[in-house]
Amino acid sequence: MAEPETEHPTGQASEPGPRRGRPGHDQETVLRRAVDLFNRQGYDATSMGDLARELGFTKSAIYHHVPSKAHLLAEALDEALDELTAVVEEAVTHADGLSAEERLRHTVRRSVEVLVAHQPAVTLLLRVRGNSDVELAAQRRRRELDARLADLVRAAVAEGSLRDDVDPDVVSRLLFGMVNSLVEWYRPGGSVDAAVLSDAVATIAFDGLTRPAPHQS
Amino acid sequence: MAEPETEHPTGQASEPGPRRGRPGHDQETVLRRAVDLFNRQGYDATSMGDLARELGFTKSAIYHHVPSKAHLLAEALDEALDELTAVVEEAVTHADGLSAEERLRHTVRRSVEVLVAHQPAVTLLLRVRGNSDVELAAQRRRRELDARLADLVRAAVAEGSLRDDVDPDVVSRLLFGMVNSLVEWYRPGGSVDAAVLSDAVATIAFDGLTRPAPHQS
DNA sequence: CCTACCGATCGGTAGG
DNA sequence: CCTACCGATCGGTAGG
Repeated sequence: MAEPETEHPTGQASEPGPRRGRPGHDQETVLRRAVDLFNRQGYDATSMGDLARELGFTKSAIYHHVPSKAHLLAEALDEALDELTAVVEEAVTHADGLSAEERLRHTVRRSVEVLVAHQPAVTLLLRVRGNSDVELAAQRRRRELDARLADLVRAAVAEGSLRDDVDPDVVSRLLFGMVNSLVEWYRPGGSVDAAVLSDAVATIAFDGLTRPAPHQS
Repeated sequence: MAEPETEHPTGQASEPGPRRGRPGHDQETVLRRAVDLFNRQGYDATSMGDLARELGFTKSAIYHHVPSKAHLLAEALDEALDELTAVVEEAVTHADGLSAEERLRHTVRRSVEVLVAHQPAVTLLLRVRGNSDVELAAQRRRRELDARLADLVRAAVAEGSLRDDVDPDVVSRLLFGMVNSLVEWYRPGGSVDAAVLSDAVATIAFDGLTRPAPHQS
């Protein structure tokens, strides 16, 4: 009664509110550390106690910053889904005079960029199992994205740019399976440059691993 | 002292023993159902109570068949690792007169076959987070396999079969990232035939998505 | 005396 | 931001 607590009915409480508490211990910090822990140990294997230890304060103190464990997960999944949705929207709205293949190539490159820039959030998204309402909602959004990516691939096959001897849906799954596998090993600031990686993925996906023949010769 | 109990210090107890109990309720059944549940919900999110409900008997009854939850995980991870190790061994021992590229192509095809034939076990392996001794041991074995696959790719690049304009380690990660992504969607008995899939993966990986030019014309 | 279980509960720890 | 707790459930085991 005495304390002006912000209400937090599990899943709501989206207003950031004014900065408060010690600097570096705000919602963003809690979220970032939480996502890192979720990725290292798995969401279910990570307790709020683990997160508290990581942050250097008590479990209860976390609930001053965030309403629930599920809220942290939801924020991260939304981040990843919003970014990936933007990529797909680009491919559709910036259609201009571009061929389907060009739009697909652009989508692959931009997807790699998003995976690199938002690696922790995207990693979490790709591991979601549907164990809660938050996870089920994220899975639905992700399936929608996958369907639109498959449409892009089908368009590129129909236009004659991509090989038609493999089922377009299989092509789509393998292509974005390769792209998504980046989250398993790519670490920002590592030995592989992001732009170089984006090139490598596009090259391998579209042109294959086999050494190109050196001008007939 | 009086009772001749089989010992099972968490992680051992590998002897199958003679068939006993009601048919369909043996160790193999428990393991299969457990792995399915682990994949659907995640290992940590699955309780032995969940597994008991799934099997139609009580939680305690499970411990008549298996020593621990961790043992079920270990059995499945060993299945996947043994199969994948055999694939890599083949590529090395059956070297004969084969080029590195031929050995790599064979490895990719055989890997797809193993992923298809042992999808549940391999899925579990690919999701291991290192949260226990069992998981850490599996991760070590997997890293060893990845290193040997990277050696194969490097050999194919060195021999001149594969493109050298992309870092071989990146090539290796992307190639097997694509292969491994199969576990996310492939289901035995579905619309995609296993042999067709094996061809599709090899074709896309080595020759790329781009439609092959129709004889210069 | 065996197997295949059961109802109940152990000591700890989860999210809140 | 803490101490002190809650209702529930965890993996595993007791006696019968």
